[in-house]
Amino acid sequence: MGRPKSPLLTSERIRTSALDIIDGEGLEALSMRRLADALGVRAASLYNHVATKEALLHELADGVMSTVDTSGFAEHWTTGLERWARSYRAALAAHPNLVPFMASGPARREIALSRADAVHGGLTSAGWPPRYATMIGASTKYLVVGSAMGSFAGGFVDDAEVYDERFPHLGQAHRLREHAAEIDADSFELALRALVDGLRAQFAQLAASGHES
Amino acid sequence: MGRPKSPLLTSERIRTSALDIIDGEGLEALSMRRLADALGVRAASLYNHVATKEALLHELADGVMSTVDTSGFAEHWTTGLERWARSYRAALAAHPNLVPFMASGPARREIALSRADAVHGGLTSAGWPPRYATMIGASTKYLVVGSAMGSFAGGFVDDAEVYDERFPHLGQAHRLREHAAEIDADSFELALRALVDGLRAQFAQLAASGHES
DNA sequence: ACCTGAACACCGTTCAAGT
DNA sequence: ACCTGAACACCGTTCAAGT
Repeated sequence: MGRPKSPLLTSERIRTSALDIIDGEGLEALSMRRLADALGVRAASLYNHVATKEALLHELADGVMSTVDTSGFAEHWTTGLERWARSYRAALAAHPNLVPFMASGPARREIALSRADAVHGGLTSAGWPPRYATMIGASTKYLVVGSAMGSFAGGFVDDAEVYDERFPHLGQAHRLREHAAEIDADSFELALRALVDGLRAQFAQLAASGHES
Repeated sequence: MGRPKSPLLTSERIRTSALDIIDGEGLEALSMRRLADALGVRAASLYNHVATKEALLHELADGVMSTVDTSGFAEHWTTGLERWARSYRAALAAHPNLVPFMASGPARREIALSRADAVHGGLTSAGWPPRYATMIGASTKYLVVGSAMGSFAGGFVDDAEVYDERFPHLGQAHRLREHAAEIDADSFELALRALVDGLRAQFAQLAASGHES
C-alpha cells in the first residue's frame, strides 16, 4: 500500500468524483478530505494532480461549459442567440449546485470568455453595433444565470402548508413545488421569447435608420 | 474588563459590522472570529446575539431586501413590475458581495416570499391568470438576480491587454471595465423593456380572447 | 445577562519522508 | 513520480466558568 505500479489518482477521476459529490450533496459538502476519502486516498495526495481546490472547481466549471453551443450564429443571429441561451441554461441546470460558484465572476474563465467572444462576433457579423452586441450578450446571460440560480425548483421548501396560510396569492399557484421545474422552463422561454422579439423589432428599426443616413 | 454596565454587543452593531466586512472585503472574508475582532470582542460572544453565522447572513439579506418596492402595482401592473424590478436590482447592486448568498434559495426567506406574494397579487389583480403571474414574477427575478450576479462589473479583470490579444471581438468593446457598470445598467434596462413590451402585447391578446369566449 | 478561555471537530495547504 | 503523516493556520460552534 503506497507503491502504485500505475498511479492511483487521475485528474479525470478526481474531477468525476468531485462533481459527483457536488451534484449529490451540494457544493459545501465538497472538501479536499471528503474528496480524498471518496477516492480511497489521503487529502495531501490530491495536490499532486490539482493545484488548489478553487482550480479544481474551475476545471469542473469549464467542463460544464463545454456543452454550450454557439453554432447557431452561422444561420441567423436569432437562431444563434436562442441556441446559445438554451444550451447554456441546460448546461447549468445539469449541475445546479455548481452554479453559485460558476456565476461568481464567470467572465474570468477562458471558456466563458471565448463563448462571449463567439456571441459578440456572431451578433456584430449580423449587423449589430458592437455596443448592442455587448448588451444583448449580457442581458441574455442575466436570464440564463438568473434562471439557473434563483429557480423555483431549488427555492421552495417541501410542505406547501406554510405558504398557503400566510401567503394567499402564492397559495393559488397550487402544487408549486411539483410543477416547479416546468414553471422554471416556461418562465425562461417566456422571457427569452420576449427578449428576442423585442430585439428583432429594434434591429429592423436600427437597419432602417442606418440605411437612410 | 468583562463586566459591562451596558452590553458591549448589539444585534444591530453586529449586523452593521458584518455587512461592512462583506462589502469591503468580500463574502468569504467574513468569519465569526474576524467579525468578533472588528467588534473588539471574542468569537464566542457573538453567539449571545446570533444563533448561527447563516442566521446572521439571513438577517443581512432581509435588511437588504427591505428596500424593495412593490407599491407600483397600485397604479398599473407595468408600473408595479418595473418599479419592483428596478428597486430589487438596486438593492442587490448595493451589496454585490452578498448576492451569491442571497440568490441561493431566496424563496425560503420570509421577506422575499411576501414580496413574491405582492407581485403575484398585483399581477392577478390586474387580470393576469395565476400561472402567468407566477411565470412573470419568475422571469423578472431571473433578470434581476442574473444582472446582480453575472455582471460585467464584477467579472472582468483589470488589465484589458489579455483580452485584446486573444479575443478580438471583445477587444472591440473598448474600455470594457471602465464602462462596465453602465453596460450592466443598460443591458438590464434593455431586457426589462423587451420583457415588459412583450408582456403588454400578450396581455392585450389574452384580454381579447377572454372577452369573446 | 453577557463575555471569556478552552476545547471539539472540522477546514485548505505544505512539506519532509517514504517507495 | 506519486502517496503519506504530521503539522500550520485557520474555521463554526459549544460550554463551563467568571462577573
